[in-house]
Amino acid sequence: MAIERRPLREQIRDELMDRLTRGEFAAGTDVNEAVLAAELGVSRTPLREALIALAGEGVLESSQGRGFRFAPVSRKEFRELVAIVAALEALALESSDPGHLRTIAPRLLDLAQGFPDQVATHATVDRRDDEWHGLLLSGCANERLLDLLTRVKAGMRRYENLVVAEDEPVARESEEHCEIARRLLADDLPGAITALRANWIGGMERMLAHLPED
Amino acid sequence: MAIERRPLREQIRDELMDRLTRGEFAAGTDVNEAVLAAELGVSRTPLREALIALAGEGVLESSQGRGFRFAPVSRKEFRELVAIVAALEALALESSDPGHLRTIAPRLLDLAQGFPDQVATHATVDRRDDEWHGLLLSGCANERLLDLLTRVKAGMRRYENLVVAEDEPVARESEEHCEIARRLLADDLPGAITALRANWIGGMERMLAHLPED
DNA sequence: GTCCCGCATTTTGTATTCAAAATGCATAGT
DNA sequence: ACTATGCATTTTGAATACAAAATGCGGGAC
Repeated sequence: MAIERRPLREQIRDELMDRLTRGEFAAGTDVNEAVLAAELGVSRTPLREALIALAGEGVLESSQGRGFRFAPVSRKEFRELVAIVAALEALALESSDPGHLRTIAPRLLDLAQGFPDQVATHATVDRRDDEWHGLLLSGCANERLLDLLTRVKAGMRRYENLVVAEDEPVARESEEHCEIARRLLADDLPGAITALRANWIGGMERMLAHLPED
Repeated sequence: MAIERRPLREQIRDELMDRLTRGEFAAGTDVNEAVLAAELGVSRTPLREALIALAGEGVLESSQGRGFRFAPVSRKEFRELVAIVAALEALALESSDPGHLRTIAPRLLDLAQGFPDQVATHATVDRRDDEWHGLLLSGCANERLLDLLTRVKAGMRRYENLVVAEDEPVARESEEHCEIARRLLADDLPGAITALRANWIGGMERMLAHLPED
């Protein structure tokens, strides 16, 4: 058994991201350091270190004397984040090894088609989506890019549980993933990149349709 | 007079970035927290907070029990960072208001042509380059994107003083900026974006030519 | 009744202290 | 001579203590 030897700040960061994904923190609300630290069973020091790291990812904001608060959400920011992620994933795909892409294409197709009928919670859908995109980018050798992507995506997690999963959007998502996989199977990298961009933009619009006005 | 009221961690972060730009920290060397804190006249707490923020930007690395060290440099990482910045600036330009771009185009041309003959230190060249790119992106409404760009560029600062400024590369840089500005003047946004990408890639190759093998 | 001022309380920002892990050196054993 | 082991020292990681700023409430002036 591998005993856990990671800095508390990292464990705390992960735990906070988990709770955020579970919808335990409302956007725009203040963080009370003493309360949260007690709740987590740690002191304020490593908690603050985790908060600072999360602020660097855009999950939190801070202002002098007023501490940290969960960053408010807005349709504008969501659009901005999607545009960024779309561009970065496109770059990642563009700089991937074509041979590797051909290899994983069948698996991508399988995953995209698999279990489309099952009733799925929102969390399940998101996890499967992450997994799919993770596999898609598994051939990207640009480590800094992959790092950056995970950080930007962390900043997007706040938006995930703002809408409920519906059948039609999930089906569309699945169809778009199939399309990308088919392009890769056909060795059509530019087409796959275009389809990937469309997937992000389409997913964004589907979410925006269900998000309340600011 | 506006008195300074920012958290120490931010002032420390900026100071460390300044010193890094001045070449005071060698890549790969460890940070001794106690020594550095004493040198800056602060306690270890806000210093560590600044170090964590910088680690989030890729300037520093950390490992359990061994503290922080300035991230080592490599040709591979430099290429990765340039690819990222090129893609992000291209996106920023793409999503800028065309009207605004037309407005600033003459000024961009001026700046690109201005003072090309003057003998310039490396720091001066870099500052002018930053200024130019800043103006180029001034019409981008995507705030998250601009934020991200400054953070990624901070991670690139480690490479700036690894080579000495030479006449020929600086002239090329100037010429490429002119080219971008001319495209904007001609309302040729796609052309400007292509030229911008070429500018980053070209600049990268000019630097790589003078960087030692890993 | 409403607005403003001042004090008590809460909360953040920073310093200090304590604990645990890593490093380096000296020594003993082969 | 070289390696391994144990101890002293250094350095990091985390908790606690302290200081300063912000918040909220109550009383008084108008």
